[in-house]
Amino acid sequence: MIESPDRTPLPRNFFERPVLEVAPDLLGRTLVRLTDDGPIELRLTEVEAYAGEADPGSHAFRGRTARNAVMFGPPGHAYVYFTYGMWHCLNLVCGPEGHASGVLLRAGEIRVGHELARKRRLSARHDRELAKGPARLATALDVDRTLDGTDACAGPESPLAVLTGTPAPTDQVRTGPRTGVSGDGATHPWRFWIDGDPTVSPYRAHVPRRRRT
DNA sequence: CAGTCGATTCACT
DNA sequence: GTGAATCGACTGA
Repeated sequence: MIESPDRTPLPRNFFERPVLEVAPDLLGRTLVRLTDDGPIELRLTEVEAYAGEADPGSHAFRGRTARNAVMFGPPGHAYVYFTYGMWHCLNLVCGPEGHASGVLLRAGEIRVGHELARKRRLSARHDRELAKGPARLATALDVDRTLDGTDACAGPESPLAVLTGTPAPTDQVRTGPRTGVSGDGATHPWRFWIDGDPTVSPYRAHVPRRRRT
């Protein structure tokens, strides 16, 4: 069986470019997640760029740790982190090895595997909410820390891949400040989304948590 | 080694 | 619009 060129996973050199180039170029492309129960496919509609150790908003800002080690490795691998005690978020490592850049996959439109996604997203009242937000996206796609370090350029059999497909036209891509990022990292317009798409998550500024009593 | 808080989501008012 | 949930990574002493 021969895969069409559009179904070919993006090669490593796609991700090896500067993260600000890669991030908008991912919009409109298809993320394929092969779960134990079957495939789920999602059209990417919203992403955020995190630009290495110099970026105050990035997990890599304070250098390499056990958690973020994958970000310092070769591009095209998945960086999955656990946050707020209950959620996971999925990134793809970008730039030359060692630069610790990555793209946070924030939202998308489920195209294949609605049943599988819905099973994991029981609170979703509409299809467009299945992957509307980074933790929702990871939940819908059954992504957790066991996928941290997965090579998304390993081929069609990889549990995770982004297909070549066709990116969203640049005139439909919008940019703005990153969501929920605090401090100096909040100012850069490094969030990218497809204009008017109903699966894009709402923007929220960072709010410092109040102290527990 | 205790304290703080997060690249968020959900229920509820 | 507001606050709770929930836990592990990171910080600074």
